[in-house]
Amino acid sequence: MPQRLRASFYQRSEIEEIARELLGKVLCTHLDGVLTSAMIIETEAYQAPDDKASHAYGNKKTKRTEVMFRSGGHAYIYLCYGIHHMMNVVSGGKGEAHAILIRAVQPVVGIQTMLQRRQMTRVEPRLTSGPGSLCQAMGIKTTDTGINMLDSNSSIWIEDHGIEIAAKQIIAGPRIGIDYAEECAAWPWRYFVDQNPWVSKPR
DNA sequence: CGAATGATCGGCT
DNA sequence: GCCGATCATTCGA
Repeated sequence: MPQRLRASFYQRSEIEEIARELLGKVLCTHLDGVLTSAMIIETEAYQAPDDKASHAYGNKKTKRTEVMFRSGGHAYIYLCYGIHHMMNVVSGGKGEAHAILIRAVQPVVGIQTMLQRRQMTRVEPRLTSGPGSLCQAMGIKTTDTGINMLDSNSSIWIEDHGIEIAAKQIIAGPRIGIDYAEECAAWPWRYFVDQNPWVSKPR
């Protein structure tokens, strides 16, 4: 039976473990009255305060990043390039501004709804491959930021379907689109499932 | 108050 | 494979 991830999963300090273990878990949304779910295939860890790529670098707290300082299990969603929504899983304890970006998922439930939201007619990898795309497919908006996924009646949550991704199938590499972060850009905090067609493009 | 800047995507060449 | 869209947020004046 699918089971929602509990506080003990999110509220650890080892963010790289959480990012790795999120692979194979199932992200679910119940928005606009429609249920959709998809298996997580690709993640990236952002670990403040030392990570220059994180919005909370140096523990810089603003109105936007405030959500990241909450306890693990909240959803941090923001707009990038004026168009794209990004879904992050807040982790660690309260005051630790750690977050994990979900970069790609594999559709499970509500594929027709995803196609409509993306204005597509055929199922192809770009339906949910890439952080902006998967948010659009699952109906996630910036106004959903701050949702507590630990609430049993929240509209966004993550389930464990008992799917294990073998360690040898998990590839770690540098994160995408953060060249400005200098030495942090090389840190191998991107995790994805080897050979999976839903992994987002660059590599 | 104005300007610069992205954790990107998709259409066009 | 490259280029332009597009806007919330942040920072400097």
